[in-house]
Amino acid sequence: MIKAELTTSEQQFLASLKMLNENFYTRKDVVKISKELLGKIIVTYFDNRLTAARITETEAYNGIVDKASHAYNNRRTKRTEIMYASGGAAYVYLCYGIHHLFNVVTNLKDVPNAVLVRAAEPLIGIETMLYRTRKTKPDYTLTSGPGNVSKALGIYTHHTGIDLRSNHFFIAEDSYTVSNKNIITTTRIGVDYAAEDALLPYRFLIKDNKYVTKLPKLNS
DNA sequence: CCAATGATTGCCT
DNA sequence: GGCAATCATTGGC
Repeated sequence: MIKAELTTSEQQFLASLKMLNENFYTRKDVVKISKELLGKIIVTYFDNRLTAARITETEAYNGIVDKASHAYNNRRTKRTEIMYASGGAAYVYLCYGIHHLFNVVTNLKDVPNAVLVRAAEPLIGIETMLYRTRKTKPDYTLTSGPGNVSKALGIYTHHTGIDLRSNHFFIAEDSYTVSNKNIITTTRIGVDYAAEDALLPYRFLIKDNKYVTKLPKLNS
């Protein structure tokens, strides 16, 4: 991105961030990374528009042993190939023919783990998010739900494979932290087909944050 | 080749 | 709570 095209407040915002490094993503515990991504900030600079949102809800997908994962049983197809990349790449796929779901690839090369970002809190570029989602009010639904997160931030399937340390698409941290006691853990959404793995406690939300999805399932 | 379907959303009653 | 929208991917033939 070109600094001169940004407003002063946007530049100040970016200056307060520290991009997550490769070591964050290549660690082996996808559940731990999934929790740690809560509170982190997704930044996109597409179409000369800066948007940023704080992650409030994630789900972990534990590779070849997880029946809910696209890479279960080492399934390796054109679509899932990016999951086998080294941690830190974007995996965006189309769901229900309509929704572009954004995932963060984690773990080492050839270990296909990923974290689905299910909700976020808008920070920067709310006007742009409203425009992209064709909404009129910035209520919690603007970036609540994985399809809405991508729509608001301008993320599409063609962004699959992008390194999340790119200057136009990255994840960063600021001074905000989430303590363990402020993390709600539940089962994952929409994975009933995964038999016993549907019961795994792999969904994480920031407690008391309104920018999360509804809880249609058993909460804890 | 082709039918089935999904890590969802929004609008309906 | 029910259900339609909508299509790339997947796997079976």
